[in-house]
Amino acid sequence: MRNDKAPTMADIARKTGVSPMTVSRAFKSGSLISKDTRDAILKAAEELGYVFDSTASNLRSQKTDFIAVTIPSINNANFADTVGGLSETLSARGFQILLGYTNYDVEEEERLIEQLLRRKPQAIVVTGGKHTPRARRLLENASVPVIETWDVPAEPIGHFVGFSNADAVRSMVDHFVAAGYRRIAFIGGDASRDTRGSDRRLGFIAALANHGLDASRLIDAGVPPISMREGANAMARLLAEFPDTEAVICVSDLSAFGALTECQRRGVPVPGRIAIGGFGDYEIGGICVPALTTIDAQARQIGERTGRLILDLLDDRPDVPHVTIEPRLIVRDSSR
Amino acid sequence: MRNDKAPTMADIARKTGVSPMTVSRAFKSGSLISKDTRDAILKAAEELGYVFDSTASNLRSQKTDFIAVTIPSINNANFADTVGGLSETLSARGFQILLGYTNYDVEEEERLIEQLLRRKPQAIVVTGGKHTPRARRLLENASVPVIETWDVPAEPIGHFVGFSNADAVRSMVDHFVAAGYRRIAFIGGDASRDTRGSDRRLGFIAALANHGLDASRLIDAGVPPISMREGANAMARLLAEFPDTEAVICVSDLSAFGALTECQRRGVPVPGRIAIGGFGDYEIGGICVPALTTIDAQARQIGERTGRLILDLLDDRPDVPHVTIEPRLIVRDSSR
DNA sequence: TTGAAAGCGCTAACAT
DNA sequence: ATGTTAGCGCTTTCAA
Repeated sequence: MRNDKAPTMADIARKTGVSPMTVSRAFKSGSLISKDTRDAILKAAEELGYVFDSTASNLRSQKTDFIAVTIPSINNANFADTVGGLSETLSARGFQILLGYTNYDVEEEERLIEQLLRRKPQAIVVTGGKHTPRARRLLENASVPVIETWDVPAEPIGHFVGFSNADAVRSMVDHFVAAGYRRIAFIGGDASRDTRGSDRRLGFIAALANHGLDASRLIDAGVPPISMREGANAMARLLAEFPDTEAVICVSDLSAFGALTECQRRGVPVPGRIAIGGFGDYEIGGICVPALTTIDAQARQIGERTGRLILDLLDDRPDVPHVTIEPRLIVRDSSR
Repeated sequence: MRNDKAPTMADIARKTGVSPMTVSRAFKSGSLISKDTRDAILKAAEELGYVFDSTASNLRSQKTDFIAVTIPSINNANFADTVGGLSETLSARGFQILLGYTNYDVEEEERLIEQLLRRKPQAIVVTGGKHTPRARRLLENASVPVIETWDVPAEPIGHFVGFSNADAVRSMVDHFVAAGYRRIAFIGGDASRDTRGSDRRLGFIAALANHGLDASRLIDAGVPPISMREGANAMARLLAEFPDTEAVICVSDLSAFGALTECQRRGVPVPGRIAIGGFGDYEIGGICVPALTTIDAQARQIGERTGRLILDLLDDRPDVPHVTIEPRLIVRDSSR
């Protein structure tokens, strides 16, 4: 039934009585070709079941339409939103996103970056501003734009679209302090892995110090990503170890929700007995009871701005190399 | 500083004093080459900042290491789990997943399939068993394995790894009926879009009919995917339109959780006044209070089995063409 | 508007 | 264990 070898442009050319070059032109929009010829070619292509071969096109033209992207985890609504914004902006222009997951590990990120660069993407987007020395070198040597996101890197490799995680948490600490809370704790992950998470923890410590408050109420919830369950377990430990705690800030809304459920199971009133803050403005924080005070990091906007930056760069339009996003504090019932 | 044109194998060959073919061999594992030669080549490559060009390799060898995958949405933990299982199984063998989002739309799926096939993937995995006629034709003509997932297609194109959404919901209806509930409602999305969601709705109707019960308590929660918020709104309408309802099955745990929060805001006891069931065994269903009765569709296992199926096919190992997954009913406090 | 020639960077196939 | 030759399917470049 079906031929073993797929038809090529040469086959279409033969069938239509034109040269392969004309067939090639028929598939490119905006190329000089008569309407009749193009129609005949497209018809022949459909009849033959022709599928354009990007592989060959990419090699000959020495460019692909790939944009490489690394994110810590596929299963995270924040990063999914960023990729969604990026994808929407870029796929309108025919770019295809090549996605890789680092699993919150810079070693894995290094492997991934190397693998992705072999595909000759037109740009590479990474999450975070901390990398292994070799990963950094690979990115520096890449002859395509590099965009770091979700962070304000100490030494940007190229461009970045992000925000200071520490500053964002500071704004939440300020809110809690202004609301009268003094004994404030932090629930976060193992410091060595998720750099954005550790930045939040450091921001928490600095902000408390700034207010002259004790910053030793730190609960380590495990290896990132911190799940709802781990948030719940951490809350149990917090209540045991620091029973007089008045408020707790969690590294994400997911762990914050887990912590909230632990209070519900124990009959601990939130915010009456303890107030809770999250991070990331996940959907759950807006709908759970009580709704969670959180930081909207504008995940989708990060993706959109990154996408637009890439288009500007590829179109040789003047660009702003560094885009700083302003996270917004959202105060909800869990802290008032 | 950096040369404008990237170094190729020919450059390494020149620098090392071997032929380009030997350089090629140095990068392939398990090829006949002396350790000294390989070491020298890899060293030269590192010095030159060489990056392997998959583009050229793919064209010459007429094979890529892409596996194309379409999922309805990037922002869904169930599909993320499937992709995670797939990714883990396949990336161990050096495959790279090419991911596309259909946004729950078969027209978009058609465009996506065409775009993905141009990349010459070694296999294509699609979510669902319903496609446009043209998408079906594209898949049938693709000279690579096609695997439909998350469904048991009426007419499979090639292979499938999935389960019957209707049967899964039936098992939940049976549980509710056995537990004594009679006036049971369904909250789901617009029937025309999410085919798995409509299958669940149809399964609900058939199962109630089977028990001789009224199956007219159907709340349309909007266009898929149904958010937590839409679940909450749907619960509000359910309580208004069918105030004597004793139990409700929601198209997913997310909408079920939204529905639960609406009850919490109104002081409606769950399950005392109304029982709730979800679908998908999302993390939230296991930790919220009360925890949600749900169906575990084994999302991750779907991905893993699909990955192993692909490896079997590509290695010419004998395979089982159709894999049926058994969803498991999980009974929790929301229905007892 | 169309065609002819050449070649992108790698590797299959064959040779030594 | 290494080398030589040719060519994958397109598109750049130049010509008509």
